[in-house]
Amino acid sequence: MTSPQRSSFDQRVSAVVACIPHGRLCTYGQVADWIGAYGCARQVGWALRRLSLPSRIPWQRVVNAQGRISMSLSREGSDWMQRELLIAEGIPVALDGRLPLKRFLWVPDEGQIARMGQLLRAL
DNA sequence: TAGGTGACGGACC
DNA sequence: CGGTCCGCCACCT
Repeated sequence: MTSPQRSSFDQRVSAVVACIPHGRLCTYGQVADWIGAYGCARQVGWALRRLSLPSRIPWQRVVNAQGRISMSLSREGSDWMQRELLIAEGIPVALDGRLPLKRFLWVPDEGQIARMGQLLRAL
């Protein structure tokens, strides 16, 4: 069953991920920080895993801090789907999932951080 | 209940 | 670079 706690966490993740600009990337760790869950990058991955695809949430813009799409058989193809979506946004992704994270990493300025804060408080 | 597994990340070698 | 270890914590046997 879905606990209210998990549901809230998922909503927070979706709210901030929705703020990532087209053609930009961020990491699971960044998302965790933004929702006030420092160190909980792993749970962010679980939250995105729960999204029903296709989704209006730009989940494909979240990659790991090593600069690669997390490839895993358990994702049943969503990893390859992520690769296609990112390529469609102009981000080159190698077959093994490697991508130029440095060049496309989104580092929100204070205004954008504040904006995300507002969205979170509105939940 | 206990133990194994991950869409993680950082430290180390 | 790559590989290993460990802390983390929700999930799933």
